Parts: sequence; structure tokens; C-alpha cells
Amino acid sequence: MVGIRAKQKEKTRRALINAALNQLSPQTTFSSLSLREVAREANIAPTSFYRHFQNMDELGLTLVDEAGLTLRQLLRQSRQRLADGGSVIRISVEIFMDFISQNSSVFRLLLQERSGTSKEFRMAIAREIEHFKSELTDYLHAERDLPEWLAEIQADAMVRIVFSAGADALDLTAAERAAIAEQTIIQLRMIARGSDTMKKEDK
Amino acid sequence: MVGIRAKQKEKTRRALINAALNQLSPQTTFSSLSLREVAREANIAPTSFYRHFQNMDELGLTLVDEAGLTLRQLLRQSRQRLADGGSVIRISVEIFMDFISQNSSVFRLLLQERSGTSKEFRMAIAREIEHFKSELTDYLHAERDLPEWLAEIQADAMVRIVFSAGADALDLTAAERAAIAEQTIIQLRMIARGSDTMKKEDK
DNA sequence: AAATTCAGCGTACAGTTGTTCGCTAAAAGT
DNA sequence: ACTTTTAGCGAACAACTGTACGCTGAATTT
Repeated sequence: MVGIRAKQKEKTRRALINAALNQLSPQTTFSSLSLREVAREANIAPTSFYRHFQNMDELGLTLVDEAGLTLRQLLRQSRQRLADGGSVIRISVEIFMDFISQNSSVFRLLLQERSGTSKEFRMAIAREIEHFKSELTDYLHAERDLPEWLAEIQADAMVRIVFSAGADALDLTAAERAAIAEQTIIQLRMIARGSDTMKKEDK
Repeated sequence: MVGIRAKQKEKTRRALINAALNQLSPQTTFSSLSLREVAREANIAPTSFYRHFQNMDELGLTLVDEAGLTLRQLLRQSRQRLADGGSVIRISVEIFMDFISQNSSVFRLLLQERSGTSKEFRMAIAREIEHFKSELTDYLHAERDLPEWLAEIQADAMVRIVFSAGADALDLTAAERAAIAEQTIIQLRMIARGSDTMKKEDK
């Protein structure tokens, strides 16, 4: 039996998390967010914050974890749609763009704190991106029959392009986002082509 | 004749600029920098700050301009070394990596404020990167004989890769930086190859 | 039924922030 | 020689920050 007490605690914990997420915007970084602001938005006394997190940093790391979780969902979603057939690259890019427009706050957090002040943050985010990259590497190695070193380099390039394009797409309208998506697709194909010729030469 | 007064003013203005730059580090964002901290570091009363800049934002934009200037120097430097012959890609990447290790503070500023809270900052930085990109586009169009649309997309991809790799390289040792440089070179060649096959198909 | 735990609160404090205002002394202009 | 300009200063302000402390009342345990 989950006590009514524990349930309530979890509830205001979520309130804090959501309060933080809601405040994130093009005009507000997570690191520019104060404990008091977050507590206010969550309808809680500033001092009560400490019942749930030691620090703002701890809250932030929780958010990064959430972001990672969402990214994994993204991957699962891709794999499923891929099974139905279609261009791998197009589907992946479209799903990614959908993700950032639906989870813009979380994605913004990742982008901002990737070059932020906390080493712990940066490392946590690097880990999430690394995970992303290694899944892609495996795919290229297994499905596309690339030697591992090439697969890794190609995956790295692709992830860099996609995240960078995502960053630019973040604050744009749906139409502009679609345009960036198209360009990104071409760029990824460019990379795939180049990688392919390299593979042939290597043999 | 430049009055001794104007000269002194310029001097403390530089002191402010340098104070800001010196404070930037992996642990300190520009936007986390307070007017008073900067004034303190520059050995100036907080209130005197306003004799030189209206805002911290105005100081920041000045720094971005400086960064842009340094980037242009970089481009000129590349062109010169290119005239001496050698791999375009290798030379460009190596010069870029040199740049970020010698101007790490400025580059960090660009990276951080690119996804920061001030629209004006973001736009100023986007402009600098755009400039970079368009130079590369022209080169690819003229020298490599690519159709303009392809040149632009390829340039965009390359700039994304290079800046992203630069961001990762920022806090690494010289050896690690060299490793990233090598990988980046391969990735850029990959893109160039892919772009080439696309050009041939297009004809 | 009594004792314990604990999420949430209000008060309080010291520290930092951006900015206003009026002053000074030296340089520049006349 | 005079007046004007102006870079730099110190004091003062209200606003905000993070956090320590002790209390309360309800949920939980005994």
C-alpha cells in the first residue's frame, strides 16, 4: 500500500519539476532560474523545496534524466515506424523534428546546459547523446554493413548535424522547421553516400 | 590629436572587456556574470561601468563583435595558407582548432549565448556563423564548380560539423583535440564525396 | 490510544544585485 | 585665465537571492 503521504509527496515533486519546465523558454535558461521562482510557480514555500531536492542542480539533473527517457522513447518510436518500411533518414529526421517541437523545453535545456557551467550537467547530457550515437552506430554496422570505425564516424557526423539543425529549428514555425528538415535529409544522404564510397575504397 | 582623456577612456574600456573575457571559463557563463564582478575585476567602481556601456548586454555584444573579427582573421589566414598548397579541408580544420584553443573564452561565449536568453545575442552570433558559411559556399561554388544550391547545403553541413566538433574540443587536451580534428577531417571528406556524387547525378 | 515521523510553513538573516544621485578633480575648450 | 565637460567615485536604495531554524498538524507506526 502506497501511503497517502507518499503519494502527496510525489505530487508536489512533480509540481516542482513541471514548474521548472514551464519556466524554460527562449528568454529563460535553467541556470537563470532561481529556487524561489520555481517554488513560487509550484505553489510551495521556498523552504519546502529542500524536502525534495538538495539543490537546484539536483532538480536540473532530474530534468536531464527525463530528457534522456524521452529520447529513448523517440528511438523506440523510430524503430517501430522503420519496420513499416520507408526511408530511414527521412523518418528519423521527421520524428526528431516532431520531438523537439513537442518537447521544446526539455530540448532547450539539453542545448543550453550542454555548454553550461556545471560539469555534472555537461557530462550527463554528453552521456545521453552518446547513447543516441551508439545506437546509430550499431544500426549502420549491422544493417548497412559498414566497418565499425566507419560506422562510428558516420554516426557521429549524423548526430552532430541533426542536433545542430534541431537547435536552429527550435524557435521556428512549422513551415520553417519543415524546410530545415528537408535540408537536413539531403545532408544526411550526402554523408551516407560519401561513407559508402569510402567503404568501397577501403575494401 | 587624441586627447589624453580619450586615451584613458579607451584604456579602461579595454579593461572592462578583458575583465569580462578573463572571467569566462567552463564554470562561468557570460550571462552569469554580474556587472559588479566585471567592474571589480577591472578595478573600477560599479557605477563607473555606465560611462562605457549602458548594459551588460551591450558589453556582451561588443565581445561577440570581437569574436567575429577574430573569425575573419581566421578566414584570411586560411586563404593565405591555402595559396601555399595542401589539403583544403585539413588546413581549415587545423586552423579552426588552433583558433578555439587560443581564443577559448571568446569561442565559449559564442557557444553559450548561441542558445542563451537574449534574442539580440543569438541573432548577432547567427550572423557571424552565417558569414562564415557564405564564404565557404562561395568557395565551393567557384572553386569546386558546384551548383549553388548544393554548395550551400554542403557548406551548411560542414559548418555545423566543425562548430559542433569545436564545442567538444574546447575543454580537451591538445592530444585529444588532435584526435577530434582527425575525425572531423574524415567527416568533411565524407561530405565532400557525397556532395560530388550528387552533383554528377544532377547533371 | 499514544508516540513518532515528516511535508510544508513563516520568520529571519546576511549577502548580492542593478541603478540613482550628487560630488570631485582633471582635461578640454574658450 | 575662465568655463565647461566628463571619467570615476561613494553612499544609499529597494529588490532579490539561498538557506537556517523551529513550529504545526496530519499521516503513520507502535
